[in-house]
Amino acid sequence: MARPSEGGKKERILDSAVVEIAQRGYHQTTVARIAKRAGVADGTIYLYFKNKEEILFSLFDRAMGRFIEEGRTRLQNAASAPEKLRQIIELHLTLVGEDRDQAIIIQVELRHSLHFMGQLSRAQVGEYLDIIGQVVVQGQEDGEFRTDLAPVFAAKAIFGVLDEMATDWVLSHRNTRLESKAGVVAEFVLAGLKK
Amino acid sequence: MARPSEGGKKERILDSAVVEIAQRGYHQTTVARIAKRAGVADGTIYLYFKNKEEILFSLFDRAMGRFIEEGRTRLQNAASAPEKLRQIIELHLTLVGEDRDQAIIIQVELRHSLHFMGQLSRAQVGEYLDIIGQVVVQGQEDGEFRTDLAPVFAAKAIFGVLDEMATDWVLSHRNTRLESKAGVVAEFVLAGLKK
DNA sequence: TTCGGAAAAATGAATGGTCATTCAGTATTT
DNA sequence: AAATACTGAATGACCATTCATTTTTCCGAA
Repeated sequence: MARPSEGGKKERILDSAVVEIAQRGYHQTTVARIAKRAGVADGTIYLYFKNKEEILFSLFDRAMGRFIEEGRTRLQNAASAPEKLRQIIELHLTLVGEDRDQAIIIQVELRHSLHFMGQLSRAQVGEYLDIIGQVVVQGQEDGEFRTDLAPVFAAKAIFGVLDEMATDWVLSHRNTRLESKAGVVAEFVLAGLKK
Repeated sequence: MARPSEGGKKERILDSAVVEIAQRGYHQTTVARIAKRAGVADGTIYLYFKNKEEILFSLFDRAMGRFIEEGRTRLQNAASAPEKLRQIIELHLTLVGEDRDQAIIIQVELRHSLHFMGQLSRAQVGEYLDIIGQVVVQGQEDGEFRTDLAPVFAAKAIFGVLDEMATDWVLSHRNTRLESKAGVVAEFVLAGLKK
């Protein structure tokens, strides 16, 4: 029968890490603090993670997984490229805006070092950009989007806008909802893409 | 009479910091290494900087200073809002693309922690965004840009695109010139803004 | 022009605090 | 009673920062 902590311990550690790291930053966060919040011993962390940095990697995986999975799902409920783009934009801002601590991790703490970012960007960020890029391709094939912009470029540009909105939201202490920006972002981006 | 190192020692320390931090990241870079590269003793660093973090702040100031100063200059040589925007875009990408080590600092290492970024963004980044925003305002007043986008939003969106191009360039190890993207960026952004 | 010594600048070895990580031992599950 | 999971005190490496000492600069007096 489901022991209460079974399998959930790793998740609990990750959840604790989000809170602690969001509050004090990765480098000020000690493994001991994460352990304490998770209600486990310091050493237990190392049964689940090779080292402290791997906790960050796991947080990234978990977050990107959601983006990609939900992104793919949403695209199936939209036909036209502009509509798909709207969906992606809304999803992106909704997911980031859902949880401020998590957003701090994604927008700030995961971008620590060149070494670290290099690894991240190759992996799932590339996949995410691909998804956006393919929507652009569709839009071009359907004759809705201009064809003088390379899809790869367009994808990065769109991501750049979304990322900036997200970072700005995290840094500003206002109490707005991030996804309220989805409308304007879509209008700006679509105007830039349309024929 | 001009002592040879007068005033130049602080600059030398900053230059060394750029190289070292770009190579190994801020947290892996020891004060001792920076000192060694600059050809001074460890303790000398503390005659010029309160602590290690202040070196990062100084690097940021130095970089942003260039952006803002040159930005203002360029705007005087351009009349129309679209032309001004082109100038800013080209300048931004040129300045970042000029020096890879410096770019690593700007795009990655300066974004270490929430605490750190919070301080940065209020200060000069805000000033930079203002400059862009004012060009948007002009474009709207001149009847060249649509008026349904808030200038503050537009400025962030434009910055987001530029920032993403810059980060992408830093992370990719390709040997392209960053400013070669200026044309497409301008076309995309202007299409998004124009009536 | 030179000298002396005070002020300023620079040095770098020593200090102290901080954690990530380990692992011998304990508890729990099968 | 073996295997598995967990514990947390101890270890050891690391490095920012300090400060007693040394070196260099400055400048007035001779």
